[in-house]
Amino acid sequence: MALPPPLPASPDPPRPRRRIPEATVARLPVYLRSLLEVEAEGQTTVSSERLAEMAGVNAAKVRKDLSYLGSYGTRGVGYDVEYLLFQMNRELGLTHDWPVVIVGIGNLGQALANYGGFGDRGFPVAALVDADPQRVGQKVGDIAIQDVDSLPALVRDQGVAIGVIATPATAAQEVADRLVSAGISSILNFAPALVTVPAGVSLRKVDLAVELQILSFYQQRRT
Amino acid sequence: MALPPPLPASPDPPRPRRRIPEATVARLPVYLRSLLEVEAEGQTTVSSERLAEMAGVNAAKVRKDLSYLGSYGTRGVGYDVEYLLFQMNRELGLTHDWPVVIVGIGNLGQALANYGGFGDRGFPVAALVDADPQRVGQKVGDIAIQDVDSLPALVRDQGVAIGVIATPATAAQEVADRLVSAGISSILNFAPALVTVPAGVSLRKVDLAVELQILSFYQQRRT
DNA sequence: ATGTGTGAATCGGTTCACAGCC
DNA sequence: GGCTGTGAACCGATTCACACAT
Repeated sequence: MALPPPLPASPDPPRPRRRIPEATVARLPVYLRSLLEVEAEGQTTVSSERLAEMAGVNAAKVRKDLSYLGSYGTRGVGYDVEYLLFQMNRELGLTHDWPVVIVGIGNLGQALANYGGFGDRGFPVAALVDADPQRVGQKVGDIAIQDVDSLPALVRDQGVAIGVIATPATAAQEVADRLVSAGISSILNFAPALVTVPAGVSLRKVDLAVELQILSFYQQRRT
Repeated sequence: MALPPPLPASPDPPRPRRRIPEATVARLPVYLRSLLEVEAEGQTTVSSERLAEMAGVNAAKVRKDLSYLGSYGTRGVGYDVEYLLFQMNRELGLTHDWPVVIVGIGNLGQALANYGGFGDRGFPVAALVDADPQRVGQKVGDIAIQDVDSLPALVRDQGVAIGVIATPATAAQEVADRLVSAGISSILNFAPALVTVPAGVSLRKVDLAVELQILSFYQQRRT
């Protein structure tokens, strides 16, 4: 399976569009990071063994995961670093930036706004939004805080595609609803609350208290 | 199975110590949060159906999960809120505080230090640590930043049990090693890097870039 | 009648092991 | 000989469905 068999008269490159397991999707960014390291080392090729070691998984899993993207490896050799990087970036949709809006500019929201880690990696913080009229107009870094009502305009005019919820728990669902109705279909929720979204909208959550409580459970058990 | 059969002459209350699946452990904090809400509403009893709705899972899962803690429900009635809260807190090790040390007081570290969400929920930020001599001695809120070398003393004298890594990726493994050798066996890693720890040490990771990239994948696919 | 507790069926994901290709 | 790609076996977790307790 060296080259994909040329489909009969297909006008533009048909994307594979295989169904990729959720667990695999969650690991792709980790492989991407590993590949970038390998690239930085100047290696032109890399084995599943090596990638596995760098990503903290086993080699069989790497091979199976990568096989969902297509047959991009060479038997007896390994994976071409550049080529795999290209495919991975394409698959993850990282060929262009995804502007982000942060909603709720309290302690955590400000921190996320200042945190460089977003912009670096293709997720520039395009806007900050808060429901508190007192905060609207204030600046964090060089971005002014806007009213919640400006969400639809942000989506329309700035192409904001991802919403980050950093409000108190009580406001989270309301904010999510407004994000969705403004046309945002990817949400990252930091509020310690259950948020539900319609089908077709992606939702990920990060709950620091939950993480600490999980650690507490195992710590407790050890002693 | 109303009462656990009395074991022959066991001197002190034998904890159940059943093996609890990892996936279940990760949901216990969510049930806890839901229970606290139910308690606040003044309900004295709650069904698996209701808890499921609040936690965003289905009722069968709630029942199975709770059954790992013991048979704390009453058929035809539901779960006693207070009693279940007590058991849950005990199981999660939340009957006392777990002091936390944050390592790496850059943007993210400072944010986490200021973020109230930790202390409120039984995880007081007991200390801040940074490798940069320039930062040592400075204060964030009312906590002074200490040198990395003070980690063993923090564990010994202040009972710090959980380490939070908020350093750049390059320092993460080194910091983890120092936390472990200082006697810390629960680590929450925010650095975008693979960190490995010896058996017997718990490690959870939160990688914001990874979360965004996962969202990007699905966003990409939709369009 | 109601709602838990739990075996049994099912499902998604991981690991094994080897055929296939370089 | 070396390393990928992938069916098959396996494993943990989820869901089903119902016996059982109140």
